[in-house]
Amino acid sequence: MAFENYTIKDIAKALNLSPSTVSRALRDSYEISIETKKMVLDYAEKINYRANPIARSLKERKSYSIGIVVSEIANNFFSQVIDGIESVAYAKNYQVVISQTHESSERERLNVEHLYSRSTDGLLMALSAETVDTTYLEDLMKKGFPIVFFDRVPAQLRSHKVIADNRQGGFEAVQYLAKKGRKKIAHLTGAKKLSITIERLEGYKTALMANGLDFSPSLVKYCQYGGLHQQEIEQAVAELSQEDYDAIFVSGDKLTTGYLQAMKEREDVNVHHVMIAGFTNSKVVSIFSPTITAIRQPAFEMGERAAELLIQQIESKHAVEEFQTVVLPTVLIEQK
Amino acid sequence: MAFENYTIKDIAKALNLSPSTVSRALRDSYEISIETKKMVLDYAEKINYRANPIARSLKERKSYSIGIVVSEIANNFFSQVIDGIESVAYAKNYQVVISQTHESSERERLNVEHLYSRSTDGLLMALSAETVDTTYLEDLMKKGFPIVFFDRVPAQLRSHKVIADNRQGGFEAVQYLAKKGRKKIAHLTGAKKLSITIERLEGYKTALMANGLDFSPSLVKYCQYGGLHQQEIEQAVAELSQEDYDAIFVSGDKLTTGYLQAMKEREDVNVHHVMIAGFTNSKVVSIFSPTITAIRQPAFEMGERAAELLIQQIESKHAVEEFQTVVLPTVLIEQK
DNA sequence: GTGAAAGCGCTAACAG
DNA sequence: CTGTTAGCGCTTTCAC
Repeated sequence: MAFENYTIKDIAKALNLSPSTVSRALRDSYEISIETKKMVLDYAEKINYRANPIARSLKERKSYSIGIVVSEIANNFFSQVIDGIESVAYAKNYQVVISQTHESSERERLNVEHLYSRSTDGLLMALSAETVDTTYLEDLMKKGFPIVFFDRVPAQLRSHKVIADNRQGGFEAVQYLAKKGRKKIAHLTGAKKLSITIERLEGYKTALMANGLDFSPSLVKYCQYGGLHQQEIEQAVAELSQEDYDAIFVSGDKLTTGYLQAMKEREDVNVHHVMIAGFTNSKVVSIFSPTITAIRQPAFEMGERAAELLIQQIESKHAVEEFQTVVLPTVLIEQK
Repeated sequence: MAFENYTIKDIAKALNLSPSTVSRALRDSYEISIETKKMVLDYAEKINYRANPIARSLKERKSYSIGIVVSEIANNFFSQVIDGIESVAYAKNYQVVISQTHESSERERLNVEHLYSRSTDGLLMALSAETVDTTYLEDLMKKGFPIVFFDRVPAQLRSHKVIADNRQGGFEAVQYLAKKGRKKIAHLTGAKKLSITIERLEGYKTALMANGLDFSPSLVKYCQYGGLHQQEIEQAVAELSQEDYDAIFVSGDKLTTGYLQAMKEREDVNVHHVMIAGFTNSKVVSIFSPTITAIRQPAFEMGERAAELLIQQIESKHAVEEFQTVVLPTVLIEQK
């Protein structure tokens, strides 16, 4: 079941050259004469020669591929980030390898190690909801393996980071609800320790205060897996139904749709009584019922920026010492 | 920027063994004594040795990874298929590499060639909407490179295939609408030449006939990119608005949500006048408005089956000559 | 301007 | 049971 492909040796033999000359010609080295180059290139073209990237990787310790680690591709936000990453990567001749953690820190570690040992040249990642220990990432980074984080970033690690302005997003969402006259605004959010959870909660609190509303811990519900399991949302909704709230700010893509679903399934609550604002990058918010106000993250751009930073770091001659944190604004979209 | 990792040689040196002995011990070869194995394994564990899969791939012409080629991961159906593939692949110790074509046949070709040359051991793919020429795939398959198709499969190629029962799905959808008393049932569908388009159209026609309804070509609208561009859907909806239809059968995930959006944006039509049934694997159909009846494909299972067939083919000693086409039933889900 | 030779890390005859 | 050797396809000194 072997499929014979042409190698540099084959070309060398056919053209009565040495493999090294062919290699150099193919890479357009200055040492090789124009005629030889043309001859080699023409022949390579003719036989449809494809260099073996595996061999090249082994030799060069570089693969021109970058890894992506996200929790779920079935998440509007992440799939849009990936599109942004791809657009930059392809333009710079890097391949992209995508992997999912499904919010499991074990799976995350396996994926990272695999991508690392497969000689991806660097990683773009958003931490899983479960992840607390990031020392293995730190170890890799110390070895010189470039990792750029986006969305869910580790506070304790020094690296490039690209995030949305989550405080602003949270603030604007809650501000919006408050201006509509809502007095008891609940908050449904993800894993407690994630950066995005913390920042959005801050925005929520600031907006409450700015509008003279009290903060009530019982109105804040956490979902450890960020809504990956519908059951955790239902639980939160059940708990919230004990409270007399008139609006809610939801802090994530899956949580937002999951909340709508959970509400629809409950007979005891009036779905349209609660005003909803939530983080979501769904492209079909307009067909959701009940109507919601969406906080949208610049996902595509986030992917682009993160990929640019990563490739820059990969290609830099010296170890990068100055790390950037790029913060992108969120957008609030009201439904008619 | 090189990161030193331990190699087999390092272990050999430290333990006063030859590299081959170490290699064999690591691979649990029967030739090696228990004591040596233990010694090697312990030491490897201690220094946290990781085999270099690149070197192994180069040597073995096998990478224990399989490639996936789909049009969009931001598609409920495809992301669920991918989850199914992953579940099987991981269980059998294969890694998975995902790539997107965005319905471009050029991108598809680039992705396939990349995955092939990167020594993925085989491919799981659903054709892009644009693809007509599949000869390059045939060439690869002739060389012995295993490809299993799912969902959008090429009629002319001999290979394993896993598809949903698209005729049945189409039939049931239209049957449902007819039983509800609808008389003029339109059909919104994808690229004309795709297998899924053809089969679902057949189901549509059969159901019309079975219910004594006439087939009218002007009620069938094709979207060349399967709804990837909202504009093509809007165009179709605009055309359909000239027709006096009371129900519609939509033939794809993006098309279904896209149709709902397009209807919502048009002021001239009464959204709730048209009864809708459509293929979609969205997990949030229940929060769509207007309400639709969903035809769901067993996406996860499709991924599982396809992955099983592929791995089986990869690991088979002889060239596979007998190809299967697995057909999985669709499920109709009515909303309350 | 071109070739010979070594080596990336691993595996697998072949010898002993 | 273990070691020696060659080689996967490519790049890259170092010669000439």
